[in-house]
Amino acid sequence: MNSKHLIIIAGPTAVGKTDLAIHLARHFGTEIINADSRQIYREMVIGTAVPSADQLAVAKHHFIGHKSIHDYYNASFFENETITLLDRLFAQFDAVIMTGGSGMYIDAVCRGIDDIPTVSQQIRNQLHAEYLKIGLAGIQTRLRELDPAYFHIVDQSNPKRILKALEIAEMTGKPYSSFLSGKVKQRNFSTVKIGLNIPRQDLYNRINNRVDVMMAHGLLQEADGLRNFRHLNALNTVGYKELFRFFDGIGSLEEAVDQIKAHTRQYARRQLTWFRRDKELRWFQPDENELILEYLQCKMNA
RNA sequence: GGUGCCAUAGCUCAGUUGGUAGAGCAACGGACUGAAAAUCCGUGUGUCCGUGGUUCAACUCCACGUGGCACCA
Repeated sequence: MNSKHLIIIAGPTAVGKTDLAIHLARHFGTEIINADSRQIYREMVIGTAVPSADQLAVAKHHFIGHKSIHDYYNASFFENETITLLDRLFAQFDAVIMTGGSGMYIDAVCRGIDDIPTVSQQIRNQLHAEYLKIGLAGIQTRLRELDPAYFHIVDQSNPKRILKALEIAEMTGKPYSSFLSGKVKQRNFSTVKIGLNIPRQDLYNRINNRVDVMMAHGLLQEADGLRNFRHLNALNTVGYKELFRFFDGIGSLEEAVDQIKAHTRQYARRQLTWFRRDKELRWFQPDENELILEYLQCKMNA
């Protein structure tokens, strides 16, 4: 068994992951890696509920605000950056905490994803323009010709999945499916996964309240300052896109805020769907600190 | 007080020339190997305000009641 442990804290947004992560970081005298795909952008602070200055002072956090919304970023970049960082941290600590709500980012670190060349911005733009021109049926046809194997397993009504495969085929001249090994990468550390959840109604109350708090803290101003960049992927994000619509004159501010709450609830449900599938995850309530520590000790000494 | 209009899903509303009802949003379930807070798929959850009446049959027509809105006093 490995003596280095990555402790994962997963769960839906607003469930209380940050508080537990800080508690555990203090207990183990270690640091925290953020696995939230939006908190990495330094321009997005209020709307992504990054930990407060006080919280950040208690435990060192990595990958919060370390990128700009103008940077291209994805799960593979996150995997590579995190593995590099972990090499350094495990030289110093026996345990490291990773917390966040982006299931794909967490899996990229725990299991790895296949190495595929990064697609150039030019090809991405080109294929997107193509999609607008020939539509879903058009890109489906192209994928069936270029990569029949993937065409049969892909969600054919999801343009993003089809475009990704076409981008890779265009970029490399090889079918996307030829890069998919499905192999789990071996890591030089072990993982322990904690899932946090609370009754649905409590979660929704916390989400609704947190959106009100974000608005009180100036989310409207933050979004206003970013409206010129709304075309960037980073800003295709709950809490911002609804306010951009409001700036366009679509609906009232109250309606926009209600939409942010509803879309955040839906996001939380999608997170739960993702995490429920992971059988390595052990579920707790966020206030069960003692039980969680007991479980961690047990797993880490095994 | 009078007149008119309205009352259908959690919300906003459509609809049935009388045969127990549907759309958007919400809600719920699922997928997901480089945009993942993204993207995509599936599910209608209902005393059709109440009580009587007409009818083989009423959510639909009639009467009364209740609640809401508007206008007139």
